[in-house]
Amino acid sequence: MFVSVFASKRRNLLVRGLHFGKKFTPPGAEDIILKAICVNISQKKWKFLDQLSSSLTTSLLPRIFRELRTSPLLLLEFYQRVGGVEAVSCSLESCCILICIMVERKNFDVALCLMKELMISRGYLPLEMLEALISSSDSGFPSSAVFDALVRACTQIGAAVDAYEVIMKLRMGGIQVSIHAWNNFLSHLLKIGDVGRFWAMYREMILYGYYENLHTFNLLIYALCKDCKLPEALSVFYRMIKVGFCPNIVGYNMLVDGACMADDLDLAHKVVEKIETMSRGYVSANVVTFNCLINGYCKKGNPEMAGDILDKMIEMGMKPNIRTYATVIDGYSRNGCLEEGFKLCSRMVENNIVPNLAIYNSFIHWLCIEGDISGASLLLSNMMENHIFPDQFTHSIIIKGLCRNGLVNEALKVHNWIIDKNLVEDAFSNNILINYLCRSNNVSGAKQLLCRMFVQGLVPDVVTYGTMIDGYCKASKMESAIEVYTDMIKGDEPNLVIFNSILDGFCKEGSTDLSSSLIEKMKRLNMFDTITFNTLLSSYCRIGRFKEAFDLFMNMRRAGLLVNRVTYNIMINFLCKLGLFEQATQLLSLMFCQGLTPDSVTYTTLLTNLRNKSSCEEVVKMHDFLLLQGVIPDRQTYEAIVRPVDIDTSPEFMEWVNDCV
DNA sequence: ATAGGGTTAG
Repeated sequence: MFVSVFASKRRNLLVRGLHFGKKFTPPGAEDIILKAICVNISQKKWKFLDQLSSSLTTSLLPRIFRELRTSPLLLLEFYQRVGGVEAVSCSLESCCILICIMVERKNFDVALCLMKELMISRGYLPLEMLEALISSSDSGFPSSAVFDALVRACTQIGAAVDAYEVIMKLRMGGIQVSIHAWNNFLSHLLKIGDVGRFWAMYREMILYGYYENLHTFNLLIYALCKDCKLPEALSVFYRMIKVGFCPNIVGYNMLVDGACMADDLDLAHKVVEKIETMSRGYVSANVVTFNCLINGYCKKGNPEMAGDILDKMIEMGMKPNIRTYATVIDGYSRNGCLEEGFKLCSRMVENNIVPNLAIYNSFIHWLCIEGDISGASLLLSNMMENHIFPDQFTHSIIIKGLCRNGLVNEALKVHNWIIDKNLVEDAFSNNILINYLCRSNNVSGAKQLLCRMFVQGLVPDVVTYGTMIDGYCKASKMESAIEVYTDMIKGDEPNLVIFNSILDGFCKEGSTDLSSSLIEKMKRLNMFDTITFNTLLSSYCRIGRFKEAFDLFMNMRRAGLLVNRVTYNIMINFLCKLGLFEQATQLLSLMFCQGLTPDSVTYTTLLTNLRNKSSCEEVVKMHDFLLLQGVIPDRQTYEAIVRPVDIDTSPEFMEWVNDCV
């Protein structure tokens, strides 16, 4: 009793002193206050501190932080308690001192959180942060790890450009960030799919005199795999061994994944089998290795094999994780075996693994694809009952599901609801809606969505712009398309898809000069593909420029990789329109020689044209032939040729007719 | 650090 009275008296005295000190601090007084505060913090007397929070001045705070640098956890608790105080939130300097201490004490996660908070919630620019960190470093906390952490914080909030600026600014000041920071930056570029910039930055890094470490090599392999450059990836793999690195499981896994992405499952298998021997027993396959392989088989349309690998894993005593199950489940569902997917999911639940958002999203997606909207919404409510809440993926899946089933208005309603709830984070849902609105000839509706994105502060991405541009091009509103394009290039680089859309627009409106100069520009930028030339080819065919069409076709064939099935479809259609059926059929054989197979468009083209000119017998012969080649006729095919019903009434034929309708 | 689910071109 006596003690507590005494203590409270002392406390009052001190509080009064602090309030006084705020207005008029005699020399040395701040030192006394500092000591007093620090003692109270060390004893975790938080209530006391709450009372004098208004006395925490901007000059006092850094001193408190430095005083307590040996007890980072205590310091952090103090910061969290006074974080809302104006003097704290307004003083970037004190926060930076705290960050430096956290890095020094190897509390990297805390330092990262603090940095991200300052940049996101309080709006500090990365370069401002850098300045503040440097000036707080002057007073005794210099550490390059702080700068590494800043680069990492930038990449984690998606500010790749800022990360680079930080690295460059430091370079100008004679400070080299570590190879780890570069690796982090490079890895982020790959994650956001900017392989081009990845290589440019890698070259720059080497130019500055850095040497690759194990992680850098892994990233190089990954980048090459992403570009389906498997032989090059393998050669980097050998190069890293040659310079003395022992590849770890991550490197092997990237090769396995890369081989799968390049559709070379045999190689993927071989790598998995050889990990042990290649590493002389130091490295063995892990769950990720098998997950990559399983994913490869699922994407190749062989979920049964994926299921077998899953069983084999269990046999080997390796525990499949939720990603293993999620991948196989999605594999079954995407290959038309939703039931198998559900079965496997219950098996997973029996093994005490609870379905997560990715699994729900996958099921909802494939149910939507099957047209089972009510099944999808049932699953969605089941998911939410289980306290798993929709994310951006779910939103996109549902909105696209509704659109593709003809319920664009429903999709718009859902989208508005999501906006009302403030749940929109990325451009995906908008992109889907814009695309569907454009497709249903409602470009003005699409434009409204784009404008609303700006109002909401949601940044449209290249796909948003690309979709909008394509919409305008298809609606023959080239001026609007160019307007959007001009807006876009203020922030984003145009990509090949966008150039192709614009080219198609120019071709369709007959602007020969504009399309030629665009083609020249695309060639200069080395940005063109089969679609580019198919667009041009079909335009030549449409306006009857025979010579140009044939020349282009010949040149494309000479270039080898530049022809595909669509190229042949365009040419076959062209020849048919000219009445040259003989040649059209020859082109069909040529198509086979190139390993290309006809599709329903080839079918429709040939049969509708043949029907008018040739005998019934010939038409039926062509029909049988194309079906034997594996062509699956679609509704359009059926509608195009069903009128002369007499072409075939065999049971098989009627069966597919019925299947189509 | 590597593995699963959503957007764009003819």
